[in-house]
Amino acid sequence: MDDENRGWVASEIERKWQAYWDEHGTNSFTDEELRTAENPFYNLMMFPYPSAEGLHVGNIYAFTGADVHGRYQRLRGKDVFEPIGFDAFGIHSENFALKVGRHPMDLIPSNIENFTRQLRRIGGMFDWGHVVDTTHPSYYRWTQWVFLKLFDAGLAERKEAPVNWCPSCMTVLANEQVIGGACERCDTPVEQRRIAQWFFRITDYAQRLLDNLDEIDWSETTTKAQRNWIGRSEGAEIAFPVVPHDELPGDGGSPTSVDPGAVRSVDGARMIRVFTTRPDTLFGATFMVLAPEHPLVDVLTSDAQRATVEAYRAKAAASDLVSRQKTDKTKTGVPTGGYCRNPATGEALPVWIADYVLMDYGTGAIMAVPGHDERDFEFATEFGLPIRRVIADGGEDAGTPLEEAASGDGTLVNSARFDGMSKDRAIRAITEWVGERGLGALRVNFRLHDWCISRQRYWGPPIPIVHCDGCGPVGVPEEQLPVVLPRVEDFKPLDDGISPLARDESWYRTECPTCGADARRETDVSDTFLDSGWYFLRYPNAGFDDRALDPEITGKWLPVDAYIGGNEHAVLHLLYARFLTMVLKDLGHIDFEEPFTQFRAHGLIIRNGAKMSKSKGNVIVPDPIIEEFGADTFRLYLMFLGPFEEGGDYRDEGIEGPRGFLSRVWDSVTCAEERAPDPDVERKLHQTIEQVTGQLADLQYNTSIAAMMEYLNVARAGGRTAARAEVEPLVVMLAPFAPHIAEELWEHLGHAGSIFDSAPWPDFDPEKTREDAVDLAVQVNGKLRGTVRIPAGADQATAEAAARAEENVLRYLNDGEIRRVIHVPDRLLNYVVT
RNA sequence: GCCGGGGUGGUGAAACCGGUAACCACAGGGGACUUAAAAUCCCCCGGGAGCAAUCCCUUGCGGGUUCGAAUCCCGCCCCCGGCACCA
Repeated sequence: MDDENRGWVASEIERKWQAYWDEHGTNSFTDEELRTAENPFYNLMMFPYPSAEGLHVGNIYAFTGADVHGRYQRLRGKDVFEPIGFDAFGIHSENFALKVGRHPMDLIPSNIENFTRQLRRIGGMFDWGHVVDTTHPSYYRWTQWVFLKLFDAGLAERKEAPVNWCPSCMTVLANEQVIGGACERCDTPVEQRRIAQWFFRITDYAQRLLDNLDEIDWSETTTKAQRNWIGRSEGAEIAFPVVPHDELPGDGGSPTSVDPGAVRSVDGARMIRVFTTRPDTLFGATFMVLAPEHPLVDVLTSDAQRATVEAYRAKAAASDLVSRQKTDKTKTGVPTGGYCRNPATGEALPVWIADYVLMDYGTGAIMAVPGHDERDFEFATEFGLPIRRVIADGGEDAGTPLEEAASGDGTLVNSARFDGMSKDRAIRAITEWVGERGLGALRVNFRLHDWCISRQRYWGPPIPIVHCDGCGPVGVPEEQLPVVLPRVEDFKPLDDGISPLARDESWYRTECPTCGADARRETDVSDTFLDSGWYFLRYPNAGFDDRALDPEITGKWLPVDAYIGGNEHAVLHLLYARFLTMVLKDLGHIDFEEPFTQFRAHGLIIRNGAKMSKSKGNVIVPDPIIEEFGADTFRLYLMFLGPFEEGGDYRDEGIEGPRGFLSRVWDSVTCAEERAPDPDVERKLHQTIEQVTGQLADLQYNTSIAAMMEYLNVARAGGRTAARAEVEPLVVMLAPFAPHIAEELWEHLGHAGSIFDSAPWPDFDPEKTREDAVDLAVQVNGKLRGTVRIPAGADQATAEAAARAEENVLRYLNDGEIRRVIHVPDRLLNYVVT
């Protein structure tokens, strides 16, 4: 708006330089250039989902922060490859298409077009020649290729798994779509179903995924989240022999104890296997609990209990996976009527089923030690089961009853010959002791589950498998890729959990690639996380139609040097990407196993102290802001809001600061005089270069900008006109944040070509950063009593002489006797007086 | 409950390795220019007392270590994010 008042017209400059970059290929590489680059630097940001609403300010914040880093590296002499793409498959797009009643194949291209327009407008250094669109057959052809590589290596397998099922919508729901046990759309209570799905065996890589975290330079918060998710725990697997029904007393009572030595592994005998982190408490196990779905439930259940057990199992199956795992509900469960033997005591323990034991963690069965586990304690209290102390922690002895579960450290009691042993020693000793009888071994367990990649949905890449009655599941031969997603007009997920693709008979009917018999295509599509799990590998190879990865180019550019993105992807996306990279390395397609050398999570932008949301109507719409202030000002303001890795609070008025700053830079540069720099200004300049150079490398953008503002205030102090040599380096330092105005000023200063090609990053001379006088704080008993200006590097005698010349200091010194003097050169002098 | 990250002026935030708390901005107040407004420029701006010099208080709360603590230690409170019946 007030362009005529600020000497520069943002929209004109921005249009001019964006056109220049396109014409001159400033930001893009040819495939030949990718091959020959000397200082490759792969600068990556998380590609967006191209929503109909357009770029969100959170996207712009992330991209700008990443772009500043890329431009900085470029000015430091790196050949920076900074690609962008679109993560356009997935439920998000599909649900939106359903909502507006249009087809995603029609919506996505226009969304991408709009995103492209906006991305160009914010002035990112994107390589528009290497764009990736996950929904384009030229991309998902290779996504399917990745699937086949895992399939061929035995890392993709089909197995049954429980899913959330809405009986009203007749569809599978993701956990996030279940609100309080009900479908988020129709409020119908959700139930569990078991259906056959494709899984990637990521658990095979659990230990490696964990170990490598020590080697990579990632935000601490992100690696912590991954460690937590992988969830390694050390413990033991212990087997409890099932007491056969014919050994049970006829009166329905419990069988008697036997000598522990007689409890041993016998071929063919059924065992209940449990995982426990506390094998030291084995003597305290007083009952067993199996998950309702546990396969041994059938054989354990007595005739008398069968009806009760079946009813409980049915109820458990009818509840959804989310509310099943709520911790705050009262424990429920029923006895099966079956028993097994505790290998430590020889006692017969009743076996219960309860939904607090989960089939998909450990072995789906636990030994219940109510004395030393909170959940087991609660369960035992609820059902009147025995609670036995086997750990004492000093104050108590073996006989002290337990008021609550004591899960801490201590010494063993009531544990026969292990009494008196410490918890940690007993873990090993007891496991070895039962191990001698074939009933136990130390074991590591992970919380991580295999990655289910099947989606009974439409908007994704078809899984490249053909089901043949004779040959089973067969991979589609590579030369037949891509398996093109057909245009299905009725893609609403209905029917009975079967993918919409199953409605297109002409598509799914095919012949078996192996035997030629009539066969049927897999009708599920794959998870969006598979698309995003390898896109960074594809960017530099986007120009090749005949191969997924060119070895030479991939070897040169990967792994990614710097990856910036949101921490909402700390676990799934970043873990899957690491897993796929490891697999592709093991299969010989690439020669590195960690995809991102450095990862930094950016913070979130809030507005006026509140989260932005559509319902609150406080969402920042970027286009009008860019319209009014220009991309440079907007970028600069976003980066000035707060520490990049923490985010910031966007306040509309705040943009005035960076706007005024850019105007003053413009004035100072366009009016600069050809003369020698002032020594004081030059000193400040060198200090500023030192600070900005160091801080930009660490993504400390807000303080870098503050330093540049401070410098300009010095260079313009008292209304003085700056010398050219005083402001030219400032233009270069500003270029990563405000690339368009920097280009224009660089040209104004008489340079040819883009500043990013021709400008050297300014050097600072440590000699010239040195102050010759400093303000020394003078304290008496730690309280500031004066400040004296003395030569830099002055010794204590000089400092004291100056300090004692201060009237106010003397006042306090005269009060008592000086006990001690602390002198920190160039900083302070502290008199300790009594 | 567990794991992260935080808590500093009216606001967003600075502060090297423990060394002058509040850089840089926003908002606010005052002034210059202007017929007027906008824009621009200059000055003030944590709280309290005082004409002033200057003094006292102040980094969520309570203790501690230290000549000296926003920073280190112990014990709490609160906010944000993630995980959560994980055996």
